[in-house]
Amino acid sequence: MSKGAPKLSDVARMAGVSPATASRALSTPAQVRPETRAKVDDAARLLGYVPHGAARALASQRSRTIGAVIPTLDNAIFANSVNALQRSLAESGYTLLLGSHGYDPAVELEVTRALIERGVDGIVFVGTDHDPQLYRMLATFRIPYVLTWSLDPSGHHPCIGFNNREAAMQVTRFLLDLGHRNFAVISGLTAHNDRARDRVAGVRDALRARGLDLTPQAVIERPYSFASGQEGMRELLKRALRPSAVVCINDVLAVGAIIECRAEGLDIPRDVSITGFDDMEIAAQLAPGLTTMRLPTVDLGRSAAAYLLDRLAGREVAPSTELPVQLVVRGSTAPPRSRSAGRK
Amino acid sequence: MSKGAPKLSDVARMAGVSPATASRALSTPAQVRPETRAKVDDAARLLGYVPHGAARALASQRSRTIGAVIPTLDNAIFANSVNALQRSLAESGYTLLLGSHGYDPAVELEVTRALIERGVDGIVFVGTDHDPQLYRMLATFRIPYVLTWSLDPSGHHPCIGFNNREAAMQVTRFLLDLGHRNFAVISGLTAHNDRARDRVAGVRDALRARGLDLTPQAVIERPYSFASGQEGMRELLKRALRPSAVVCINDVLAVGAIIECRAEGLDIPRDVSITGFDDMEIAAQLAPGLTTMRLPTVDLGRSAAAYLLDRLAGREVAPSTELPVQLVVRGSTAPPRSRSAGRK
DNA sequence: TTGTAAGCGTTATCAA
DNA sequence: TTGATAACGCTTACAA
Repeated sequence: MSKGAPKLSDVARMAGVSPATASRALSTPAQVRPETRAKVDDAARLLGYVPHGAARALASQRSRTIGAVIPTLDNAIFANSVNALQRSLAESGYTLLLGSHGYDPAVELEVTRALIERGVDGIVFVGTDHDPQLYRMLATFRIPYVLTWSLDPSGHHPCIGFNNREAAMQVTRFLLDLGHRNFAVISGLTAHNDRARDRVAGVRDALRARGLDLTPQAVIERPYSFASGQEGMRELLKRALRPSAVVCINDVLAVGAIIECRAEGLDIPRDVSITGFDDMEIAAQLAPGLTTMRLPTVDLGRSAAAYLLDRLAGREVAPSTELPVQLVVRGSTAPPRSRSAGRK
Repeated sequence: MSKGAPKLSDVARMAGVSPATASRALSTPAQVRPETRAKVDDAARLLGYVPHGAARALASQRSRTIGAVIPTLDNAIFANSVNALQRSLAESGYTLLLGSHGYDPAVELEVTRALIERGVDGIVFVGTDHDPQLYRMLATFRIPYVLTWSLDPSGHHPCIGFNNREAAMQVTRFLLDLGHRNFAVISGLTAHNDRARDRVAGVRDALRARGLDLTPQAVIERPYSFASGQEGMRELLKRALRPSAVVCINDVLAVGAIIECRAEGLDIPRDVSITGFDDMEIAAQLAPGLTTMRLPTVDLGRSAAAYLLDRLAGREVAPSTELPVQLVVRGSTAPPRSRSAGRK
């Protein structure tokens, strides 16, 4: 019963070998004779040896730790991909260090600094909107990183994500093809959020391509929440010209909008069509079903892990990967028959 | 432009002091003359110095890092409290190391080992169901920890949580008082999940206290998901004697159950009453509104952080804290008037 | 294949 | 108040 945690030298002594050999037996088993390896393994097990990560990191200059800097875990959709990321990393013996910033660039910088200080071997970020200082820090410390959810238009940064603009255009074209002409958008806050901006821009561009305008008043911006979706919809329903199609930038907002319509006794889609984004689980369950863009969030987490692990292992990596999105059509989203039906 | 990250000795040289002084100036400013402190601070800022966490941890035997071991981030409700935990820790200069185990005790042990290896100063766990080996490991390495979400019946472990059994009893008594007599439960998987077990037990106990039985067939167990709630409800609706009250152990299951009822054209609560647990955001928005137990999940995260930080700072701490829950009544959950209306 | 020994970048002890 | 100097526990040349 010696006090304190057993260290490598304890294991070595018990196995009758030098600390160096014990280290090799545990870290690079191939470099050690099977018999000695067995002795060391036994001793380690008997003592309940757990390597001291800080010492190991100091000596080897690697921490087997990856950082993730995300806006918030409150959004189920981020939680989902962070979950996938964490599980992928764990499979390769890596641990996830988590930081969130609540959409505040200053906090993001601070959080990133904290992760670097903890010696993360690599960092996963969300989106492309970041303080230039952040990129400078990453360069100074030579930290591999990858941006996720979006594609970097500048091409300067490795990224794994979706073409949010194109995806939004796709939804919009789908609605246009159904005959909708009167659009509104319910968006998350676009400040420091390129995903939301790109999606709104996608709707606008798709409309413009058909000679339609998306006026600023037709875009409602609110923090992500069911309540926001409801408020946004309420706002839209007050207007003289009620939109026939409401493109929500996110399923949470869409569900909120649907709830508000129901509360107002409106029929979906006869009175108004609503689409979402992300394909959260609830989108599939809702009656009449929510038409939405499916984003492979689990793939996203896994790919981000794979990218960093490959880089750390010195393997070849693609500098940028676009993940496919898919329009999931559920329920009918046809517009009213008569063109004037949109009027109150 | 020297290559690589600047180190303490670089800062010291630039400031014209010894590394020891530079260290003190940065870590314990009070022990250093204001002028020297200023010199060191300036040098550090100029060089963009970021302390090397591993070296610091090795020398000081503290990592300023807290681990969290959770079942999954897929459940919005865990994501929520982890978010709060992370933010509270960040405020005190601590970083969160995250591990999830998908309700597998073996994985949980492994994940915990990984966190200890990373040198976490403390660990937050969920629930009381853990491998005895896990507690042994914590003792060996003298790691402060706290169990959350539940209260430890043995009183051996520090915990911050809810009385899940009593909370479930409260919901059940509420339904009993409304006149319900025919109950069913839709639960999450109870293996390795004391929260789910306690809640089911609470329903059973409350019924028994009024001379009613909750038969094993009246309890449906499924993984947490909207789809599970639907399936569970479908299953219950097939039965000869349809329950008038369905107690769901979680809002996600409850929403699924509601969706299924709607799809079947059933009226809530005329045909069947449904209650949830957790008070997720969507519960408030749904029409006719979900009656549920509100759990202070943000408080939970914050309290867990406070507990560990207090312990690490050598401050006094309460060994166990029960957080209050609150029944939130929404919509009418009255039973059918006639006792026979429950029949198909 | 194994052992020796020199770090890795801090903090902490002890003198000055 | 400051400066040497010895840890902290491990990895990794280099030698044997």
